[in-house]
Amino acid sequence: MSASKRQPRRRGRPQGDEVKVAILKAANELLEEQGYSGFTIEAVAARAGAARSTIYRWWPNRGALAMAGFLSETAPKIAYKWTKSPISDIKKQMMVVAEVYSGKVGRTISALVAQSQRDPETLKALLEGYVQPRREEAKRVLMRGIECGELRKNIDLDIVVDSLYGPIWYRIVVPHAPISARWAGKLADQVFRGLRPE
Amino acid sequence: MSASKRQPRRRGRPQGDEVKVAILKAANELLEEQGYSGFTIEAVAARAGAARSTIYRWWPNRGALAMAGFLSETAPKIAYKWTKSPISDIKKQMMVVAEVYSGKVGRTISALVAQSQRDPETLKALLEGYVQPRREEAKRVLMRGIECGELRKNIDLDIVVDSLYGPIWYRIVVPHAPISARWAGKLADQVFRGLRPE
Amino acid sequence: MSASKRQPRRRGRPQGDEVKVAILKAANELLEEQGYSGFTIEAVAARAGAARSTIYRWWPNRGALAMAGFLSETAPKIAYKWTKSPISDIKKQMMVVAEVYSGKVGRTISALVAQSQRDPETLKALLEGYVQPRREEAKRVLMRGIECGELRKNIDLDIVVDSLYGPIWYRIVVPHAPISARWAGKLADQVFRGLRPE
Amino acid sequence: MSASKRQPRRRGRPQGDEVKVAILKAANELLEEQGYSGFTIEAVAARAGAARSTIYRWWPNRGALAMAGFLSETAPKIAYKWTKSPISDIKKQMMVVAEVYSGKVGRTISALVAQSQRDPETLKALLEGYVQPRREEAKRVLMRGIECGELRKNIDLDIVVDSLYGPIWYRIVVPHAPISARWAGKLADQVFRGLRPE
DNA sequence: GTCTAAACGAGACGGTACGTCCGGTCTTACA
DNA sequence: TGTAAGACCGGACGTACCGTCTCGTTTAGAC
Repeated sequence: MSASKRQPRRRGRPQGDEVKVAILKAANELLEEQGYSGFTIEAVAARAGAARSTIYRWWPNRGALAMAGFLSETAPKIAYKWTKSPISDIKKQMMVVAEVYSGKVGRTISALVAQSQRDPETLKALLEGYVQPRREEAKRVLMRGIECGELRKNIDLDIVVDSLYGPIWYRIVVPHAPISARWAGKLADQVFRGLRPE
Repeated sequence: MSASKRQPRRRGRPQGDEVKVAILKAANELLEEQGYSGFTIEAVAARAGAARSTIYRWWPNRGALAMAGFLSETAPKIAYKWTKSPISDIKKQMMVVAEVYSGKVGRTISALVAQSQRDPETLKALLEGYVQPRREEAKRVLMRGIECGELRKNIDLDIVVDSLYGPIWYRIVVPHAPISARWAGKLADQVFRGLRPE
Repeated sequence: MSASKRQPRRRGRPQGDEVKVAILKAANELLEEQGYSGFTIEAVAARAGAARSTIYRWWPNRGALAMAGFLSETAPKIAYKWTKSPISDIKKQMMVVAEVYSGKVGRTISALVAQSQRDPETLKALLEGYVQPRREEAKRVLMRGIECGELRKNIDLDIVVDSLYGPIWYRIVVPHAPISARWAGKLADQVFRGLRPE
Repeated sequence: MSASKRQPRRRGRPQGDEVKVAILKAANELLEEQGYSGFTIEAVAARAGAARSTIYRWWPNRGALAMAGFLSETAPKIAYKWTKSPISDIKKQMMVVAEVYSGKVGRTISALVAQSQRDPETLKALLEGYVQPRREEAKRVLMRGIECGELRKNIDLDIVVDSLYGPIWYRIVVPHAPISARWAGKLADQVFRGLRPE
């Protein structure tokens, strides 16, 4: 029968997306507004109008919830859009990123980093769900830069990525000075100056 | 002249250095062993053989205690010793620092960073008590490098420091890959390549 | 008619009577055994096998818990049962009360009185929950005594009640001499001798 | 040496009564003003301008201090002065006592009673230092009353004293209604009515 | 249309750590 | 030696959340 191949479709009430969305939204807002303190399961539940138990049904602990909130709402906003010459692209993207990170998103990220220190699961999610994919993306662009001759051949891509993004994360979590697009641009210039073909 | 050194010596029972030292030592050990979770006032008190109230007499909250423990014990271990050519000095020091940070100290630092996200006082202490002084020190060495011609004149010292140490902090708090002296050396090489006089 | 008794049954998990009962029982035992010192929220929680937070969910502080324990367990044991001639009834009841108060219940009461000195809420609860109701009951019996001619008409009921029960409370909280049924009997005799119709 | 025959005159600084007096005064004021809560060793020390350790030198714990404060300052103020016919004397004295107890002294006494519940030493001091002497005094007056024919011969003095003073203490520690001289007078009248010779 | 199992809200519960308060002891400097 | 100052241990307080659990209610799909 043709219908036999349909997905089994379990019995009871289906999951009702609105609740989940409301929870993630609330989680995000709290992270943005108050950072990691204030990001309480109780506070999220209250703001979302959901029950604490519902949150625990879908996420194992508050680290996971924080990550999910970030990935679902914030991360998409800062997606890369690669277009022109690799070096110029990266520089422009870094300036955009710096701009975005200097605001609420920075608070969210530092909250996630903080939570990662105590919860290995959160760390894993942060690395695999956010950091690694973006590093890979950056490396691909850098390879294009090598191919088209903008960059030296014998560079260590990981170190370059560390050089480009490390300082940004550094200033997010150790805010000894504000982050600005201008600063990010000068940072990119300096890094790339050391990567020009001889 | 002899009377000039007379310290006033306050009235009551003097502070009994052993207790304070034991507390800081215990605080450090717990930070190193277990990171920020497990770093509990109660645990510190128990390990130090002190009363919780004694801890609260001297430090207002656990963030402050964590910072104090770090500054008193760990920080001295990774003091700089500048000697020879600035570039070479910095590279060698970065490799040492990377080595040290890759172990227990890294865990302590990431714990402090985490705590800084929720407690502004801890952040302030971290910046003023550790980050800023070390940045200043690094900048002084870089200036020596400019003076002796190893480095370009028109460099932004803050950005250079960010480039050198940002990636290290980044890898401490976002451990996507291990920290090693070799990695730090290559990082230094790459940064300095962009700073050579034309 | 049958639907009229429909209790609304609130939403969440119902209250689980066993816990509350266990807590009150433990509270009572501790009050009886050790008086007010030793009556610690922690001790009650430990003996009841409950969490401290559960106790605080239902009672705002330890005074309230002490009162609740007393009212739930001890108070019922010393309820009055009025039967025959009012004077004789009261005398017999006083002897019973003296007997009961001379034991563990006395310790509980003096503990409550002690707590009342520092916590106005406990005082309020003691007065409204125990003292006043029993005074009213006694006054009702005395009025019956007036009606049936056993007692003078022009007596001040409050003063009579003070005369009858005041000495008993006095000996509970200021134990200059033991309380006994015999003593209570003689006390009643003496008071009533002054209340006979001329 | 001729100086050897001088009075022994112990070595160091003599004891300086002022401190002790100031401490007792402060203790009393705190008891009167705030009852038993608020009566803190620290508070007493602060108000007296003395050191906590000085208090502990002279009194073993706060119960003892409270008792000492009461006995030294408050108790003398409410001493009896027997003059005329025993019955009339007692009635008048009860009215005075009621008047005094209804104010600050009442608060002090109930604080002492409260403390007696947890500290046997305080109880002992209260009984032996205040309650028993005054009971003995009252009994002596009552015996005079018997001798001069105002009172029956076959009365139990202890019960009479309980009847007279028990209600007053009762209303102090269980303030279900205010204490007044008028109330005390009526109370005395009623008790003595039952003690008239046949 | 009814049945039914999952989703969901509500909230009780055992725990753990917090930061505070205070008691009582002990150690020092000064008079 | 008495006193002031104050460090120290210890224990209970009441608070805030955590994560688990047990209910009653709702609801979309299966029958």
